[in-house]
Amino acid sequence: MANKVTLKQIAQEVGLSPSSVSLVLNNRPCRISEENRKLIKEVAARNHYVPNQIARSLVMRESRTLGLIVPNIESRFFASLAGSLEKRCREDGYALFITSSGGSADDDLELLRQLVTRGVDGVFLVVGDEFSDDRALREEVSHLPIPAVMVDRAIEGLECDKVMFDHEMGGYMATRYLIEQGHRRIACLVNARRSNTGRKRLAGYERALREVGLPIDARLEFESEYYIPSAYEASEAVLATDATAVFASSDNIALGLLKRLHEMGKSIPGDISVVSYDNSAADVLFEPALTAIEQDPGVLAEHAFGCMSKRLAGRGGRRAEEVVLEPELIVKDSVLELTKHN
Amino acid sequence: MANKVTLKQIAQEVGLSPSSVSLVLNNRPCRISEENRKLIKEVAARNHYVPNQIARSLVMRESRTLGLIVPNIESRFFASLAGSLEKRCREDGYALFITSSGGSADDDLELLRQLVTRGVDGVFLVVGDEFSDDRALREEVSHLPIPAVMVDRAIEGLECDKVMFDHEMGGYMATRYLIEQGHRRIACLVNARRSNTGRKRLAGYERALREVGLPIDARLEFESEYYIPSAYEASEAVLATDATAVFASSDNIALGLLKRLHEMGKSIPGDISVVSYDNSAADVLFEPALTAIEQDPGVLAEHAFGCMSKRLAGRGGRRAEEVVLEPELIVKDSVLELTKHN
DNA sequence: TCGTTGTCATCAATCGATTGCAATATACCC
DNA sequence: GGGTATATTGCAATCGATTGATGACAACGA
Repeated sequence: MANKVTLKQIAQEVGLSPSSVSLVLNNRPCRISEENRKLIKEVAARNHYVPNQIARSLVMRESRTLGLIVPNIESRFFASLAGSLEKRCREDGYALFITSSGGSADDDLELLRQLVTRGVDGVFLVVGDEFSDDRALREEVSHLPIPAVMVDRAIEGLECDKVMFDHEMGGYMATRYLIEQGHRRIACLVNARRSNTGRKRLAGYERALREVGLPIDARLEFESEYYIPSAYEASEAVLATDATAVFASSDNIALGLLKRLHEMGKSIPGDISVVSYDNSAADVLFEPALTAIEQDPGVLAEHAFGCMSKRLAGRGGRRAEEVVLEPELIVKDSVLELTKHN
Repeated sequence: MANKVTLKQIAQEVGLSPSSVSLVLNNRPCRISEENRKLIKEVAARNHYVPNQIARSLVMRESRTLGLIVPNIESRFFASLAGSLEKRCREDGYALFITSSGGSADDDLELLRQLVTRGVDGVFLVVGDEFSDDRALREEVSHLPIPAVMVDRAIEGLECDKVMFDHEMGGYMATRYLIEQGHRRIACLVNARRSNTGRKRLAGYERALREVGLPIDARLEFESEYYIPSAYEASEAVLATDATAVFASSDNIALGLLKRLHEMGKSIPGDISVVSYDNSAADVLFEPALTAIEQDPGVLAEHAFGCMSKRLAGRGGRRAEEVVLEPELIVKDSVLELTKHN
């Protein structure tokens, strides 16, 4: 292993002071003779000199590094968000410190502290969806010495920049579409118990029904965690109803549902119609392709970085900024159009 | 935004010197009265004091942070690897700085430099598979001032710790299994042009054929990138052959192939048998479930961390360590057993 | 009274950079 | 030769921690 080369060593070799070397290498306006400038640059290059960012950020009080906390990097959506965000950060010369928490508020808190003490200039937080005890986390976020942007979800009632898709609207759009296609008995499969986003999607579903005067039937609302097996379990009951369509409120939920449908020999959309959510993965795999509500992680990343960028430049307002994005309905082949009078 | 609290401030408030505070908070053996110890701890807690890791690692010459570079965090396999590795690192008190390069050697180099100058204590590299010009990267890696462990793939001919699955063996096992099931005309779909791992899997495929005296028929070897559309394109030609089975050398390649099969109304394994690779994603989705060569990212992570850990403790040998792991054949339902005499 | 021992706490250097201010050297002018 | 301007460069403090070397003070023994 090679040794780390320091400013001082370069200075020594050139025969000038560290200050001069620093000045030249950072292209600061200063009066160092052209001759020495060249010499310094040459020696620095020859020795593969790379400034120690640790030392540098100590005095500069900025690291040009940002942090991201996601609940689970193995989820497609978060991975994609992380990827987009990292690219965006790099474009502006920021490195992104990606961390994955496991979803509990305690882990989130621990990671947040780690990031802060490691000197990131700001953090993106994808936290606060699960209903765990988040008092400590909330406390920490509100006392943060650096800007924070909450992405995709939020800790309720916390004054902080937020960027997210409108989950209520997504639920509404999905259901509304099914209604327009002539469906009247529409089931839904949501994670309302443990997820804020799930609750919102459910609210959207109900709004769409109410809007056209359809009854809200508790027997058509089913609960599922955001995992395939959980949805698979729940799906049997869904299929025992007289629903002609199902709103599956996440990609994994749709996958669990579909697996069960396959097994029961049901066909889509012949036997039952399905609108999925956010199914980046399933896309290619299914016959027929799934009609779904889509949220582009790239868009989320772009806006999140925008907020952060403003704060970092000190251009953020005193009040928190809230960006709400509209998801999109992508129509494919998993919904059957029913004849009007049924 | 709250202010950062420093050691000095705590010291001031307590009325003792910064040294004393540091000593106490780090539980160093030292002679500070029990009374003052308590006082210090209390004041530190009340002020939410968290030591500045930046300053700390400057003097300690270690940051307890590790870095990871993957080609693409949006890929299931790498995301899973990153997730496992992060958990493992955290268990030992290390934070993991995950970065995603896009796959070019230039990006890899850039990220590597970033990580090093930000003071990570070691790096995990998932680089060097694509055939891009990697001279600069190779140079950098060999002069690194910190330990590096290459994971899942390697820059050829570089003296460096390596942990990876045996890709040749994987290709061999898949093909061998097909042969055992009575298949004689076995096609393969591999990324041999742009990937070292792909080449190895192809070599394994050929070895299995040779071993039982089957001809190696270039007309049965098809090329595909590691992307679904690419495999989808290539699949038509595969299906035009008289092959009774296909070895699809990556998850995405299998997905592209399956999509085309679906479209052509072919059934698995009735019309054609398939062995896939590493298909964590497809798992749940398909009827029938895919027989595949599996490599557990968690195992990779565990061994990679093991190597790193040794180096960090100075217990690594002078020579590089190479860990080669055996993948596993998971038999499911996508391969048809042919009658013996055909 | 002086020396010794023990207890409790602080000093000051250090890590590797950045930067305002001071210092030196050379040139130029009268 | 003395004085001023200008071109170059270096000093030393600073960021926030860590740590080996020291200091201050009280109690005790001879």
